[in-house]
Amino acid sequence: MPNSSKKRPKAVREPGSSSVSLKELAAHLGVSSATVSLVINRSPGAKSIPAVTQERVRQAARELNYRPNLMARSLRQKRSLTIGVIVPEISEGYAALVMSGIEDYLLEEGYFYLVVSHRHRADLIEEYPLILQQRAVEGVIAVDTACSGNSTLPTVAISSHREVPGVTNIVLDHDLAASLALRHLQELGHKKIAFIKGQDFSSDTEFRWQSLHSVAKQLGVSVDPRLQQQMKSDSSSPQVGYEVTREILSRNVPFTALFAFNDISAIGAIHALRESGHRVPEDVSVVGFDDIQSAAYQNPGLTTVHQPLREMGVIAAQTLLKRISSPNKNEYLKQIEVKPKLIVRGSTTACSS
Amino acid sequence: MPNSSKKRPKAVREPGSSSVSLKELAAHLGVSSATVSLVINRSPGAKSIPAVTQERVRQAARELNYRPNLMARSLRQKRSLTIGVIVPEISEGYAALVMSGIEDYLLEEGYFYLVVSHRHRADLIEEYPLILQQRAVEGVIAVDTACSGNSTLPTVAISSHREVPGVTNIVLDHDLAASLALRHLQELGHKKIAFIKGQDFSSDTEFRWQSLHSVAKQLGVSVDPRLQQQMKSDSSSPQVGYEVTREILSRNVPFTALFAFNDISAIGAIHALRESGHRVPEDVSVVGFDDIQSAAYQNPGLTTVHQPLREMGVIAAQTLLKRISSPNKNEYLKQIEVKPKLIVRGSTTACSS
DNA sequence: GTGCTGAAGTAAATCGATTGAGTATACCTC
DNA sequence: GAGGTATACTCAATCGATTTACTTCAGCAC
Repeated sequence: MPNSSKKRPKAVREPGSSSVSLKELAAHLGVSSATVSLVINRSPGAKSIPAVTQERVRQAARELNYRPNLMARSLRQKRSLTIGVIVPEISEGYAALVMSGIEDYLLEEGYFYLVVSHRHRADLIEEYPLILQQRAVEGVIAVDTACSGNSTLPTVAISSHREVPGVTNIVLDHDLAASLALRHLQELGHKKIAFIKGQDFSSDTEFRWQSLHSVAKQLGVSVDPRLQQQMKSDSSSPQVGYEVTREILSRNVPFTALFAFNDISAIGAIHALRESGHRVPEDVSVVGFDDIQSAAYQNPGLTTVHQPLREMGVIAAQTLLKRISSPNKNEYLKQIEVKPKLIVRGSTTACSS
Repeated sequence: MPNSSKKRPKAVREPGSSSVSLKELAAHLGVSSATVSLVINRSPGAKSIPAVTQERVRQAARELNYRPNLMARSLRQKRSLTIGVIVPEISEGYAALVMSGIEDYLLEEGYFYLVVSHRHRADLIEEYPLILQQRAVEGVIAVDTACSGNSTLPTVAISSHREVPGVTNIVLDHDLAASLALRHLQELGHKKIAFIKGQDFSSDTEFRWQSLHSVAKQLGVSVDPRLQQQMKSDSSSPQVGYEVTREILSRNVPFTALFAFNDISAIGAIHALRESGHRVPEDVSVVGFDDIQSAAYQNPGLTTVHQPLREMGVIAAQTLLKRISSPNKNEYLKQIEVKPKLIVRGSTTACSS
């Protein structure tokens, strides 16, 4: 035994204290650092090391609380076990749900992630993929963000529809979404329906709008241009929905239902409707989109098209890790489609007029 | 000139393509890598390198789109420009707001952060600080999480009150918070007030509860034990508030106001109250706590004690970075107090009985 | 022509792992 | 006893930077 009892106090460290390096551990054991590395990682090369030595190494690693320095390991192996997540902003129900799905899957697989939010600033949308790449992330998930794909990293985009080489899009079946909402309103007898269109910066806006119109035509739902209004402000508070609804109301074209771009704007719309003397749902039924947490907490509860946001996060993480670990990086799905559900709550009811 | 035109095509890369290393850049320029490093980092050692050479180096770095590998740099310098953020879960209004504050400040300073959520699992609360340390984070921000401090990293805790060596606590002035809410209800004439207490896992629960009782005594507000109920479920949906409110109602002790532990439970409480025939605010006034985004979207808007959550995130990030860059790591503030505000919305009104 | 100073760099160690190639010894086989 | 093979490791290069301690040369003074 090479170490006397004199040395013990130095060797035994309280857990969490500054860490031992592989080299120190090897010195302590009187073997080479290569041996320790092989054993710790259970590499194929460790086959030839007898069980008794292996146990000695592992025992010492436990006692000295050895934790490999992941920076050093990553540098060598070119694997950081880290991915980057790009979101418009964090404080929103939408991104938070997706992130929680991403996290769920990643942490299970031993991956961590760096988050950056660009707040719709074009320069940041450009820069962040490169900065993340420099931080050695192995892939990127872009949430509701139109990435130009100027990084060579494997990328999964949630709710983007642009076909960018190297990017897998995870999208909602918007035709189904439009159909669920419009059929619901149709069944309730609504004929005059107002629509709030999303901001241009949202990567879903155009697609959702197209689907809405084509499905409306199919179903024979009439769409009055005077009952449509697009949100412009880049804020993401219900205030924006409030404003466009007032704009629509000011045109004095009667309507009995309103289909908003998302739940946040639907909540603002309800405020505006009430303020101008319309009851919800008795006078005007309101349908939202997304099914963020607070949709259920509204009074009345918000009828909405549910996007499986958490699930989309999980799928994104799964897809990305599969691609990262695949030997053929250039082989990937261009698109994965998920299905919406209609969640009927109290904000819609039969048309009375 | 050491490189013939033949080599050019290899040297010039399109932006975003896999990166050049310092060594390649040095070879391309015909200087040593030390020189390039000194120039790129504007180190003091670069003094002796003439301006013309420096410009040549920087020019080439730009042309070849050189980006230093941060893994390698971190390994050497023992600075990762990364911190860890530990939250209970992401999908909540609370954590999302704090994170957005943290991010704001960090990204300005060139720092990134890794997020982990423990979902109140004790083993994860123990492990995560160590795992983050292994990932070379320079410090940790713990949000609403009682850290045992078993890592040696500089730590800032938001809303924790435990005095742990090495940890700076960022806390709300709970006496002021209680006073704002109780005075408001008192001024409106409420005498019979119900209280919802937070779950044990929330690090604020006991402190807030103590403050509430001591301030109630000061103000002469009576507190009926039958009008108190603690939340138990570890879910963080309004459902939990709904259940405890039904529990309180079932005791048939009349009350005209309710002060909830947080906005989420207040929202659930309002459901329960309405369901059992009480109007809000006409029959029962409700006060929440936190002022999460959806508090303002309620109908009626929720009167609540506003916690400056974003600001607390910013302060946490600031405090942590200051401590990281300070030469004396053992010198730190034990506590920083922030002030709540009362936000009066529609859920409270004068007592009618 | 010796010594000194400043300019303009460079060589090599280092951070903490991983890993392919190699070595030394023992044992077995023909 | 030559050759082969399995065991039990070790050596040293490598990842891509940073950084300390040199070196080399020119110019100048004395």
